[in-house]
Amino acid sequence: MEFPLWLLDIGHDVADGFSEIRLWGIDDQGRRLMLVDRNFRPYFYLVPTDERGAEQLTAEIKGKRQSHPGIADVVVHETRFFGRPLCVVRIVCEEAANFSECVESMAKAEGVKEHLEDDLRPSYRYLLDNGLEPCGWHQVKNGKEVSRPGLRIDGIYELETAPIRVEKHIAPSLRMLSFTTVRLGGKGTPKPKTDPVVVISIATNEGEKKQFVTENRDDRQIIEEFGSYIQSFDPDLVVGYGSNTVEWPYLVERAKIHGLKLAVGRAGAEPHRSLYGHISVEGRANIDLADLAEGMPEVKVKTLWNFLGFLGVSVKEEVRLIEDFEIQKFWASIEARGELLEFAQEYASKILEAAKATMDFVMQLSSLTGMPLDYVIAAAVGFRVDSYLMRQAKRLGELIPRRFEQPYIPYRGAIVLEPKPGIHKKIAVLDFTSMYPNLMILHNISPDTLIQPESIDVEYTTIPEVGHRFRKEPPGFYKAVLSNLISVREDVKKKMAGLDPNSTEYGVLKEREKAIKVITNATYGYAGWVGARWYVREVAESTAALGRATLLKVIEMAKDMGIEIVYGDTDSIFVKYEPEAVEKLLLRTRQGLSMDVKIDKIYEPVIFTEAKKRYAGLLPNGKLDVVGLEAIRGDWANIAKTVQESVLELVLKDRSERRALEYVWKTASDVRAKKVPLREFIIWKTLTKPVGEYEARSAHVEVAKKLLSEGWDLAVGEKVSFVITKKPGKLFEKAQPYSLVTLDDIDAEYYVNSQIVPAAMRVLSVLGVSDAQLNSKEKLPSLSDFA
DNA sequence: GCCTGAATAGTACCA
DNA sequence: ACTGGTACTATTCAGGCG
Repeated sequence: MEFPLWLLDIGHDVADGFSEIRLWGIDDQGRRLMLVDRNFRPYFYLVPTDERGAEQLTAEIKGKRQSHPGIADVVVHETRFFGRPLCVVRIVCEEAANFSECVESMAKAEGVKEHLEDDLRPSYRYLLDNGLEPCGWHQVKNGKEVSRPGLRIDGIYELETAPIRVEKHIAPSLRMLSFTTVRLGGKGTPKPKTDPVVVISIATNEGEKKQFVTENRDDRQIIEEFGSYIQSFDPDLVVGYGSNTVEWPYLVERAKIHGLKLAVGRAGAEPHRSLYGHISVEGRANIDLADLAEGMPEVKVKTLWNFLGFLGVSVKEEVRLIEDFEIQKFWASIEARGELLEFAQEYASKILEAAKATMDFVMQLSSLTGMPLDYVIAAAVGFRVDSYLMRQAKRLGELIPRRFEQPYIPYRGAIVLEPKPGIHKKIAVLDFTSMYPNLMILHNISPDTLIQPESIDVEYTTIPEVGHRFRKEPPGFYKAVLSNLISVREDVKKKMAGLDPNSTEYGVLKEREKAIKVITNATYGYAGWVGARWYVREVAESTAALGRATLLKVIEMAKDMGIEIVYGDTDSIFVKYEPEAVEKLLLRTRQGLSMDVKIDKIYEPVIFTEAKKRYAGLLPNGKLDVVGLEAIRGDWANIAKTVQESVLELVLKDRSERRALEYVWKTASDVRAKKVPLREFIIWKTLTKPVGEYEARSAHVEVAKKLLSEGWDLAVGEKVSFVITKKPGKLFEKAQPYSLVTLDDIDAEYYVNSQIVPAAMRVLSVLGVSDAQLNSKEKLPSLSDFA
């Protein structure tokens, strides 16, 4: 039988003694299918020593075949490695089960210099070799229908040949289920050993909302019901917020305690931990949106509510946010419990909405990088690029290097100009589009074009300052990959231009374009990451050096043309906006440097302090754009951030330092008079290592210790919230979890003197306001006359 | 032992 | 768990003083 298939999940397993690849997907009729391919044989490569050669090594291995029983085939393979032709030996194994043993024994064999591509998982190997694309469409040929009892699936097919990819990016309609749990602890974070799950809330994209609640702390039944519900609804996507770290491990352990099997996979498997710390649910995509929020720097504290705020998803006003430390209190009384249940239900519904708002992008990222949907969301940027490059290496006939420990040697990065402090009007920000990727393309900067000092054979480019040399021809790996990314992105943009912006296809293409951009822009950083498969320090170092040279040249040109420069950072310069002169500069730069520059934005006024990387300006639409300053930092109290933002608005829009000052005074007096709610004083800081490893004592660490001792779980990477109280002593002694204090405990003087005033003065001091002026209202009559 | 300025630790930002 | 460049606060350290 022949039919199209959209690929959702891929797995590898051994059934009836046969190693099999399982593809899970959906056809054009909406049938959920499992395809089984038993023809897969894992393999890897041996690089022979120079003396030995591939032919001889092959012959030797074949001769000693009896001593390597797991080997199905040994063949000489002509390929390339880091751009150079290389003749290697491909060792094909009988079974995936004894693959690693096979690798180990062969790697030690005589005449073997290196072993390659043995570090790919079978399912990934299969995707790669057959050009399959997760979240992409394929044509299945010669599928033979078979039956296996007990599977939640509309059909099972055995494959003779792998499906063939077809270009199409619109996903079928997927069944989505979101869920959350309420766990009832004794003291601190609930522990699965002793504390039950009391509520499991579910929402589906077919409009169903459901809640499993236990009245008596016995969660056996609700866990069973949850499992059955999943099986009967049979979702393609199971979405949670924190589900990889909290809900799934918790539910699995609770189930185990009751002797239950949480068989939620499509072939009856339990959720299990997989790559990148994520949890796999067989045949479905298990998505933890907290992983996605992790990669969004705009979302400072990674709560679902903040994530929703960033996505523009609204929350029911009447539903009160209930935090972990309040759960017991809410559970205890009958009325409050109703509120808790309502909250849990809303939480599940909002997870679903967040998923709807973000899944198109994640699917595009998945199809672009070749990582299965559930992996790509959990994987760090470096691994996404890695995966993308591995696919490209396959396309270009290159072997995939292994990842190995190597020394880290830092190198010089970008240039940042001294800003001219003060307020400037009409400033244009000119920046190079995709500067690093384009420099890499322009100068053919790549791991395989780098010339070793001893061998100079061809035409090359010498990089200024650092002296590294790169072959001009042929195009290197990075050049090939990056030009491809850029041209595909252009194609996508062109296609979008001819479409209705409200159409599904337009939306999909927009997300695809975003995904391409993310990967393109991450490539330079990837090149300088020691964990990268294609890590070569000289590549990153040279790119940065070219970036510096490029920026310096534009600065030179601008100066020659008499254009005033007020600031610049890495790939941008901020210049006085005189349209004709600036247009001319753009033109000259494009011609002179073969790099595209454009006006990124215009600040009607912009204010700089003496510090680099910190400024704020007004855009033509009147929007305040704050960069680097406290107002946008996650580790300042809200009250200080709001004050700074207002000061900026008053100074830039109203041009009134007087009103700005008055605003600061008013706020300070409100703070002292306890007229400001407690939450405005909360400060958040990330715990970057285990509490025991800190050398200095600091507020967030002391608070973390306290919470830990009270039984609360705090993982490295989490943000700790605290407020500064009137307790005497050092700051770290004054800090308390905000859940334990009231407004009366707040140290108003700290917030005024160390939060509000510094944040306000950061801006006001540029305009000549002194601390003394800010502190004493009387001495300020003349300031109001701002001409 | 107290005070002060310099050095260090720690965090979050920009591009 | 993509890079280097940067600002900034609070703690800690080192040295002067008495």
